[in-house]
Amino acid sequence: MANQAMPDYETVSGRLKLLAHPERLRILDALRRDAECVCHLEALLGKPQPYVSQQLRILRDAGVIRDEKEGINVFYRLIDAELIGWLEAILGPVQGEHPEMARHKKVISCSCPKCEPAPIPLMHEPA
Amino acid sequence: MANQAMPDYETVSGRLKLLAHPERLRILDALRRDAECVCHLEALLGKPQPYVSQQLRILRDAGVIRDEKEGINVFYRLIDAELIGWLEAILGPVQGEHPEMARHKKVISCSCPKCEPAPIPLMHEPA
DNA sequence: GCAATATATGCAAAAACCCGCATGTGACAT
DNA sequence: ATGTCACATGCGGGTTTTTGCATATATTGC
Repeated sequence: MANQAMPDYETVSGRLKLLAHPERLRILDALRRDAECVCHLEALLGKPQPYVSQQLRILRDAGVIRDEKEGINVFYRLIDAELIGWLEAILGPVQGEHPEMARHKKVISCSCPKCEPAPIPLMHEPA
Repeated sequence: MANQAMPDYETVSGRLKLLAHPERLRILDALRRDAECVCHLEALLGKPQPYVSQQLRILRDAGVIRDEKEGINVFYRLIDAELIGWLEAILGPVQGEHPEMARHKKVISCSCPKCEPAPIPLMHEPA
C-alpha cells in the first residue's frame, strides 16, 4: 500500500552533476572499463595534468572513484555501483576495451605497469 | 568487428545538466508520470510561478518537454524517450501516481481541467 | 644528499548558472 | 474595454563552476 518513497532530489542531482561535465564523463566512461593511471587519462583528455588531477579530485571527494598508489603511479578505479548503473543506462553497456584509451596506450608509453606488459629482459647489444 | 562509436560527451553531458538540478529533476519526475499544468507544478515545488516557468523554459528549449495549451492553462508533457529511460535508471520505475502531486491536486484547486474531473452541473440552490 | 618523474594542490579570473523580481502577453469573462 | 487569471519573459546581481597556471609533494634512482 505504501507508495514509493520520494527520492532525495537534492542528493541525486548532486551526484548527477558529477556526470554532467564532458571531461568527467569521459573519465568515468574510461574508468568503468578498467582502472587507469593519471598519465593515461591525461593522454585521453588531451588536457594538462593539473586539469585532470582536479577533475579526479572532484570525483574522489565525492567518493565515486578510489586512488590506488602503485609505486610512482596512481591508478583510479570506479567504485560506485550506482554510478556504474547510471553510466550503463546513459552511455550503453561496456563492450570491449575503450578504443581511444587503447590507442593512447600505444602512444604515450609512460612508466606505469600497464605500459610494460612484460619486463623484457633486454638482450646483450643491438647492431 | 567495429568497436562501439565514441559517444559525444559534450552532448550527453549537456543533456545531463538538465537533470542535474533538484527542482528540474523533481519536475521531470512528475512529468514522466503524466502531463501537468504549471499551476500544479508550482504547488509541487512550492516556488513562485516565474521560477517554475523559467525551469520549464530550459527544459522546453532543450526539446525534452512540450507545452500543450488548453484554454487558459498550459500542460507540459515529457516527450524525450531517452530521458525517460535515464530517469527510470536513476529514480527507479514509475509506480502509480506521484504522491506529492496527488496531495497538492487536492489542495490547490486551480481552474485547470484536471481539477474539475466532472463539470458538475451545479444544482438549483444550496441550503 | 640531488635530480627527475608522477601526481596533487592553491589561487584567481572568466564563464556559467541560479534565482528573485518586475513586467509582458494572451485568453476568457463581464 | 476592462479586469482577471494563468503563464511567460527580461534583467540584474549573487554565487558557483570551470579552467589555466604556478607551485607543492612524493617516489624513485643516482
